[in-house]
Amino acid sequence: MKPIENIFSKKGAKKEAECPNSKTPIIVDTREKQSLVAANLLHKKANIEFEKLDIGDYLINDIIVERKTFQDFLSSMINKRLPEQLSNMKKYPKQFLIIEGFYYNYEKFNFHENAVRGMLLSIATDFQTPIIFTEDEEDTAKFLILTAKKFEKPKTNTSIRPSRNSKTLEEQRLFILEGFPGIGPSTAYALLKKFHNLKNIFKAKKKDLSEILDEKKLDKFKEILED
Amino acid sequence: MKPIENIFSKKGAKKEAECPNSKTPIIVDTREKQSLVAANLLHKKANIEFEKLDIGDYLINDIIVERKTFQDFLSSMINKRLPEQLSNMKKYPKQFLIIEGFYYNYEKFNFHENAVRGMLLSIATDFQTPIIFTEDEEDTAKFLILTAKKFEKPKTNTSIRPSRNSKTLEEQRLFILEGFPGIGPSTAYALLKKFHNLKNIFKAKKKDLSEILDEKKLDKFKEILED
DNA sequence: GGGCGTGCGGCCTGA
DNA sequence: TCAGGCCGCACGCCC
Ligand SMILES: [Mg+2]
Ligand SMILES: [Mg+2]
Repeated sequence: MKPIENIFSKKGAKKEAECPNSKTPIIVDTREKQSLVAANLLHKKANIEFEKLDIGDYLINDIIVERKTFQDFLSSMINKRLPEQLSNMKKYPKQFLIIEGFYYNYEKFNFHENAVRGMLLSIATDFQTPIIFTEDEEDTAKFLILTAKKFEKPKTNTSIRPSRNSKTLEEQRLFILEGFPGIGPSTAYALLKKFHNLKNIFKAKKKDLSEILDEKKLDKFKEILED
Repeated sequence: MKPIENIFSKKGAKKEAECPNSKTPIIVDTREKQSLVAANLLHKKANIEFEKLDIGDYLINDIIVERKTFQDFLSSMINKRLPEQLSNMKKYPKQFLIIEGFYYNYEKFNFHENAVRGMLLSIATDFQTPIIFTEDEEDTAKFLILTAKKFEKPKTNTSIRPSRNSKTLEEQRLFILEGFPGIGPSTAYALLKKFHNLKNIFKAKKKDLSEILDEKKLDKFKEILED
């Protein structure tokens, strides 16, 4: 007789949150250790490492992230530390700034609305540093985890943008093909590679098509094409 | 006797908004003519010009701006047009994206929260394109005017801009490495992290380099370096 | 853009 | 050795 735990083993394994970023750790600056963001990361079973970072608060692969609460952000406008920090972050190939808990009504904080807008614009245009606005520490943690997660699947082997008014002939052909059920970017591309143009595909014999389309897709394809 | 209107001239002149950007016009794409943003710009006496823009919605000096309502933003996630637009915007030296009326509760729109987060992160990290979040059309207009305004006073408070010759050694090294075909910011960074300086990289053996460069890049690298 | 369902093929098993 | 089932993965679809 199987032990009880085995009965639930599958479901259990499913339910238990897996580490979402086992290969790409989130390196957390030791000074952020106390923060609720770190607690959230741990709670979500994220793979994290603490390290003293001279620049930024989080390092994910080659992306450096500076996190600021909205209050921090406002005070760094006054003491002018932010430009230096942003400048330093440029030492990493990629970087972004997180502003946590943004309020639209700046004036509640006795800041002129245009002062805040000007700062945001300066970050955008002078430094070309992207800003991610998050609701709270949990939201911040989710963003960080997702950032790491994107490195887990190295091949986002994905699609050419399908659009009716795409420019090139090939894109337009791909767009047409992707209209058929079961045919996505990969299959469309494979079809075009083999048959070179749409006419050849549409007049092709089942046998030839079957090298690319499985039976189910093939039947549907022919049904739409011919019936 | 002075005409009546002159009685209010002073107060009138004060109230009457001066053109905030007389020297730097905001060039508005003709397709945005109908939008409430354009109306707001006119109402605020902004110096604007209508022109057909192939890329983006607003052009201020050398900064191209794409404006999307939150709804637009979501639909451009579906039809995958945004990545193309963003890479087109890179033809201008500076660019940013405006997202108008952002809602934190993505799921109200039946979008998975992580899909929206992923998109924002992709804009930030893959394209390094800053995003400005605005409340509504009026807020958008204020941001645009402020952007133009910064060009009116060329050398004042914008002096924090990081200048080319203030680049750190590391930045200069990265710049050199990125000159090689197939080597971008990430690879350059990885090389420097491993070898610490350029000389070490240039005299390194293929075997050691191959940890970072794949064969093709490595051959090209060595070809440029040695042949 | 991410999540999720689905079908395909590779693989492990057992007789 | 091969049939059958199981699992992982690639792909397409949805929002
Ligand atoms: Mg910080
Ligand atoms: Mg637009």
